[in-house]
Amino acid sequence: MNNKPEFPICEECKKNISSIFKKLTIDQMSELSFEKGCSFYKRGDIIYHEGNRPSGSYCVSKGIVKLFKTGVEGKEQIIKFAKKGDVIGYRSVLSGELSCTTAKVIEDATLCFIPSTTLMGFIKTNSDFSLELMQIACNELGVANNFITGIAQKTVRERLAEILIYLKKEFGADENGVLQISLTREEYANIVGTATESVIRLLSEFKDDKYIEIEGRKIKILQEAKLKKLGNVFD
Amino acid sequence: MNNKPEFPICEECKKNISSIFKKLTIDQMSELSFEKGCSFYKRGDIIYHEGNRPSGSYCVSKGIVKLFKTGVEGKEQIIKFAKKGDVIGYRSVLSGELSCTTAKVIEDATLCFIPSTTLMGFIKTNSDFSLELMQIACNELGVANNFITGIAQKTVRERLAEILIYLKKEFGADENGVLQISLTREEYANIVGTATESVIRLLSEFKDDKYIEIEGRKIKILQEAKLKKLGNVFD
DNA sequence: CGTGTGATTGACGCCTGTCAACGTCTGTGG
DNA sequence: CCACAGACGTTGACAGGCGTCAATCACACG
Repeated sequence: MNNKPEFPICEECKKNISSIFKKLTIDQMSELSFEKGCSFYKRGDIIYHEGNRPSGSYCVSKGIVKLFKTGVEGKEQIIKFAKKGDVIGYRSVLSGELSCTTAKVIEDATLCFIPSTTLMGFIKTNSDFSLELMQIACNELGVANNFITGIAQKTVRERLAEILIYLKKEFGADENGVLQISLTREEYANIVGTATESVIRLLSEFKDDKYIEIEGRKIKILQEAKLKKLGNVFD
Repeated sequence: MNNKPEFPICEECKKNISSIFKKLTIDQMSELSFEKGCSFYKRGDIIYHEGNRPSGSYCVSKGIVKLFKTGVEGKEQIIKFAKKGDVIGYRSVLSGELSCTTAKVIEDATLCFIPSTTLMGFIKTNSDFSLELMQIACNELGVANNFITGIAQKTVRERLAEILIYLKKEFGADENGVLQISLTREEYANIVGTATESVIRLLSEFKDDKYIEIEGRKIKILQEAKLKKLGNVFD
C-alpha cells in the first residue's frame, strides 16, 4: 500500500543499545528530532566528499556505507564500513579538519543528518554523551592501528582471508553461510590494498581449497576455521 | 653543578601552546600537579605494554617515545612517535580497552603520569578540556587513515622517502640538514612495513642518487624536493 | 543490439622478502 | 689487554608473490 521508505524516529535509534544517543536527555532528544535531517540514498550515492568542510555528521539508520580515501593514481582505499547505528563524519566535525574520506553508499541506505552545531552543543553540555563519542573515536583508533599492522605485515592472501572473516562477523551470513554484504572484486581489492586481479585469483584459490564457494558476488564461507588460521585471526 | 634531571612543572607544560592542559582551570591545574607522577626513562625503557590495562596516561615532557604493535612473528609495527607535549596512553583509558600498543623510549625521556581517575574527572567536569582531547583523538584518527592509505598503495621506496620527509618535519634537522631523530635500520623497516635489508638497500640507492648522505645513523637530507616527489608528498 | 561495467585468465617481470655470510662496533668479563 | 658475545649494518643470491598489461567473456541496461 505505502511503498515510501520509512522515516526513522530518533526514539527508535535511542533504544538501540549501540547508539550513542542513549546518553542524551529527553530535551536533547527532542532537540535532535527537531534539528536532524533525514535522507534516502541509493547504491553509488555519495554522502560527503573527501576534502570538503563538513556541516555535520550522519547517523546510519539503514543500509551500508563505505568510507574511503583516494590515494595517488585515484585508487580508492576503503577505511571502514558503516552500518545501522554507526555515526560517520564526526571525525572532521570534532577535529575541525576537512573530511579525510569520502562516504559512498554500498547498499541502499537511510541516514540522519546531524548539524555540527547540534552535535557540538550536546558535547559541550552533556559529558556522558561526550565521553561516549570519545569512546567511539578511541575504539576506531584502535581498529585503525590493527589495520595498519595487518596491512604492513601480512601477505595479500592473509589479508583477504582476514577480511572475509571480518565481513562475516560484521555483517553476518545467511542460513547457508553466504556473506550478507555484497562487494565487487575491486572493492575487495580496495580494502586489502591490492590489485583486482589478485583478489580474483586468490578467491579462486580459496575456492579450489574448499574454503569458500563463489557464485558471482555471493561468497559462501565453508571453512571459517581454516580461513582464520590462514589470516592469523585470533578471537 | 646540579646534574639531576629537572623535574617538570605543570605550569610550564600549560604554557606550551600545543598542550591540552591549557584548557584546565587553576584548580584543576593544582589537582594535576598534586596527582601526577613523574619519571625519567632511558632509551629502551618500556613505559607500558600492549595488552595491559592502563592505570593512566602519560604526558611527554622530554625525549622521544615510539608506540608500536607487535604483529604475528613478533615483528614490531611502529604506529607513531610521541615527543614533548604529546599525550600517550589516553586511547585505552578513554575507550576502556586494553592497551593496543607498547610504548618504548627511543631517546631518553621524562614523562608525567596522569592517573585515569584524574583524567576522567577533568573530562567529566571540563567540556573544553574534553573537546580538546577529542580533537587530538580525531586528528590522530585522520593521520592513521592517511597511514593506511599510504602503506596500502605506495611502494616501499615511496614510503621510505615519505617517512624521511615526515621525520624531518616532525623532529627537525640540525644546521647541516641531518635528521635530529636517530633510528636503527630496523626501526625504519618497522615504520614503513618492510624488511631491514630493504631499508638498507633503498637508503643506499637514495645516497647514490644524491638525495641523502649517510653516516651511520645520521641521515642528511640533501634534496628534499626530490624525496617529496618520490614519496608523493604534497604539503 | 551497442555500450559499459565487472569478472576472468594468461603472460611477464620486477619489487621485495628470505636466507646466509660477513663486517663493524661496543661493552663485558676473564 | 684481549677474547668473546651480542647488536647492528651490509651485501649477495635467489625465488616467488604480486602488480601490470592485454584480451576475452558475462551480463545488465537503455
